[in-house]
Amino acid sequence: MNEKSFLAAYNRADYTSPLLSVDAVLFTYHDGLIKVLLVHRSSHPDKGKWALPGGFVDEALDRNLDDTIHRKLQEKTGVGTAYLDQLGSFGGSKRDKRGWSVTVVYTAMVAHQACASLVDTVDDVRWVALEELDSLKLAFDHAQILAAARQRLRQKALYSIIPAYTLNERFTLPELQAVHEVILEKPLQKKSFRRRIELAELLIDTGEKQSEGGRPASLYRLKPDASTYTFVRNLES
Amino acid sequence: MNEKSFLAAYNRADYTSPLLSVDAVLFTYHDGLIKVLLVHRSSHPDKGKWALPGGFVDEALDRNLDDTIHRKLQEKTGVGTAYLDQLGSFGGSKRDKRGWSVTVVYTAMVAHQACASLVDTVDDVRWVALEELDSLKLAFDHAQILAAARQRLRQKALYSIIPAYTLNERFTLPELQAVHEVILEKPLQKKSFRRRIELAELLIDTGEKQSEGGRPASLYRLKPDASTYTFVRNLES
DNA sequence: GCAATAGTGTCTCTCAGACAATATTGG
DNA sequence: CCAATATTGTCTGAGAGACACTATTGC
Repeated sequence: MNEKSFLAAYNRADYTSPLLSVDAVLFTYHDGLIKVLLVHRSSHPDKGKWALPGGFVDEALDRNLDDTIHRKLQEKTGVGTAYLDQLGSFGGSKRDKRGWSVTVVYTAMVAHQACASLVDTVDDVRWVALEELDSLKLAFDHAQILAAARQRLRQKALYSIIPAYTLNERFTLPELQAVHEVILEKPLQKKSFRRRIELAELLIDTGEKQSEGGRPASLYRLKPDASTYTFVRNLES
Repeated sequence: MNEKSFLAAYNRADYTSPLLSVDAVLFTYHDGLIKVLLVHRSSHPDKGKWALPGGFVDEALDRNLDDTIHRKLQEKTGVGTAYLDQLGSFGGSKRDKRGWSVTVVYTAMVAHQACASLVDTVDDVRWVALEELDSLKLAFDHAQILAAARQRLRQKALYSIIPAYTLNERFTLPELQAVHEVILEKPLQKKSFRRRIELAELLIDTGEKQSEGGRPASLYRLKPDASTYTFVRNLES
């Protein structure tokens, strides 16, 4: 039998495959806290609990998994995400009551301001501070997924500038340092922090300043390839 | 409607879900080269091409994705893998001719010796040196997946001792250094390499020696938690 | 002894940690 | 000037790179 006739005879419905979904842990920084976007489930299963934004592949619309998660996040936030990267896949027979299921999970980051307008107007989507997560009922295995995402975020804060994507496009160095400090849950040395970023040449000085009650801070913008840079030496963890 | 009646009414066959497979890039070190295990496809689609070892979830046997890949690798090599970790998932409408599909890919490592007996006796499974990959016809998007796995392996060589899992349980420091050098495609300083590993206390000295034509080298064994250790400072890339 | 391989001594260099000092704004 | 915040100077220490040196084996 050649491949053509094999494919003609092949019918996907003859094989059961685990249920596949795509979810994201979308991080932002607001009011001195790292927050994640959660969606209130209005349908079964796990109705009434909070879940990560996500959904199913639309075979007509999506060419690949990145398309799926982009589409889903756009629906919930109204904007494209500044940063997106795959965290991993979680699969098993017990995680979803509908049966054996797999979810491909992304971590994403966006400026709080960018999607404030949409998120604030709907009541089934909201930003939840990491500290507040323990007090919420989470759907499926999303508590476990969030724990893995936090771990990944922490690593990124140690060896990259990626947490900057939780800020507005233009941001100050003290703001960026504050983000890293919140993620790492420890204070950092101003001098060390600035020095490593300056040396890596990851930022563009916009020339503008932003005043915060004292000396105004310079506003920077990320260089396009800043997300791919890794420091050879990590911050102490 | 409550959840119970929702689940009773729910029928997975009513929804089409992408085809889901689980594959692995299994690395080993042999004859001064890093090699990966490939399987010759005997059935459609992509019959006759070489593919990563893997397969489909068995909903009866597998509790989770790790179970699936463990089972598949055990079938092909006859042994459990020394190291296993998820690389990522690759999904899209074009990668498999049967339709929209997703594969969850793991990277794994095993000692060449451990599975030599089985692999050498079958002719549809073989070790392929990384350098030789370009000359083989690879199934699906497996060339792209292998590129991502090589990239990941390279990173691990820079910040961890994980490449040690491609060696026998007991190995010498010059052997380990050779593995890292092959992966990074550059020579390393003996002194630096030994110093960082000694400082990290990742190895147990077995007290035994292994002779290689000159002064015999000490044989070491990995400490149980060696896979979770990351150096704060990377090797230069 | 010699060749071959394993392992050490020690200097330099880079970059993070610490923390004090200086700069620039608004009142 | 003072309070508040941003930014810099500079010393210390950890650990990688370089490379010459010593050690232990078989012949």
